[in-house]
Amino acid sequence: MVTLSEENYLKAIYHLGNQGDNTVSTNAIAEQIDAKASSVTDMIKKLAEKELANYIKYQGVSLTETGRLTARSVIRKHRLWETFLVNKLNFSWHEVHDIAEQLEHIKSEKLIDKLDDFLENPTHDPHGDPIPDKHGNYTKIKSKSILDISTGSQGVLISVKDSSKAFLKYLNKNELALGDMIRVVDFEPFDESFTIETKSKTMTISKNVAENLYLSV
Amino acid sequence: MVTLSEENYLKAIYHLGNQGDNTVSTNAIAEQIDAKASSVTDMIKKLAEKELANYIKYQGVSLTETGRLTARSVIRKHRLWETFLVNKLNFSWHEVHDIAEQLEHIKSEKLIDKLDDFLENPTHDPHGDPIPDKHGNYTKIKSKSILDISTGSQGVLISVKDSSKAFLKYLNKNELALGDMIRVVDFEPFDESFTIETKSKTMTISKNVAENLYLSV
DNA sequence: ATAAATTTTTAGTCTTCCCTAAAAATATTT
DNA sequence: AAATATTTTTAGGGAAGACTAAAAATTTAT
Ligand SMILES: [Mn+2]
Ligand SMILES: [Mn+2]
Ligand SMILES: [Mn+2]
Ligand SMILES: [Mn+2]
Repeated sequence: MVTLSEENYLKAIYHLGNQGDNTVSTNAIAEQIDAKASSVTDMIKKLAEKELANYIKYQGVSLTETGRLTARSVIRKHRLWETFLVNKLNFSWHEVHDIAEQLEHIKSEKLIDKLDDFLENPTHDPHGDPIPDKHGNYTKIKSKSILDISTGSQGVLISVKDSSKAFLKYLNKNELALGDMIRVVDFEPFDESFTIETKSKTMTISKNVAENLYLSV
Repeated sequence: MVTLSEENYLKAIYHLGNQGDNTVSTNAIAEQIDAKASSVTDMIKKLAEKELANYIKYQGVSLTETGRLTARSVIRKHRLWETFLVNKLNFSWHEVHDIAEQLEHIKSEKLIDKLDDFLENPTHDPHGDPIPDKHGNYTKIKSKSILDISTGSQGVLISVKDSSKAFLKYLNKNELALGDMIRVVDFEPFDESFTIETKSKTMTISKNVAENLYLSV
């Protein structure tokens, strides 16, 4: 039995270390979870005790195979609920994260499998992030940040790296959405800005925006 | 801010006292919540402190207007989620209560309003219980237990008083469902059993079953 | 009207998850 | 290689919500 709080820690370690593979620092988790480092140390010990995490004092923490699978199952739930909220209840993509943070902790295997079917087994959530299947497997679409794409080439907007409300609302305001075909037409070295072209318009975006937009390659 | 545990106590008091109007005993709540009486006393004090309950030592507890509305909002969520699970995810009516017990605590006014619309503003849940609207108002369909209906008369099965898994599975096995037209054709005084007739069959039911089936009048 | 039984409350703990402050270990400068 | 700065852990608590055991109040039986 994994508690709500434990699930949140597992998710944090998973996201901070590359799928929980890399070692993650106490402070990094504290920042992510919005707790103090001492609280994190307590919880890490508990996770290690339960064999969900590998932990050596002062040396950071990573996930065991069980921990990794548990984290993925929480992420699966989070992303399926986000998809439900957007596709079925007509929420906008910037509104769903906080609600999914609550829904991801509902315990019922059958519920989540039925939800998956109801949504027709989506492979990606409203922010373009992959949804693990019930065994924890998923495939990430190959994509590159606009920062790493050569001027003149184009691709479909596949996902956003930053899923914060502020960034998503910026994209809404500028009518940029997942699925849009985007061509990178110019790069301005002075302020590292890019000019991009979509079906409907041409616009300039800052480096900060460019690095958060991922196009199919 | 009302905690998950507080919500459960408010619901218990609401259900045990007539909409929280009547005074409810500590032991009754303890049984409903599956906790010890001493734990109940602690919580009742907290609810009174927050002006959600009226409480006089040794004299039982009832709900304030705020407490009543809060309870109704939790019940609204519970019944909407049950409706979602049955109507959209194809759960059977005996499987949904435990999951709804979790979902009823998700906090988002917007979520529940959108869910309500998505379900096309249902007035009753899968067990025939009325769903309060966002202001806490609802209308109960006039109905009577088979126990109180005269032999020879008939009505539509509107709701079940006992929503336990065991009873609902009994009804599934015997192919009795909400919406069925039922005629009471005989009463046997010896064992207080009833013979009822539906579109598809005639069967005998015990007093225990009869008192839990409510027909429209 | 007492005595006995039952219900309810109080007193004292426990667990979970969080905190602050201080100590210990590790990393970075000089 | 020290000295300094930073990170991490330990020690000691707090709030919420549950528990047991004992005391107090109320109800029921005699
Ligand atoms: Mn999210
Ligand atoms: Mn997402
Ligand atoms: Mn229910
Ligand atoms: Mn119900």
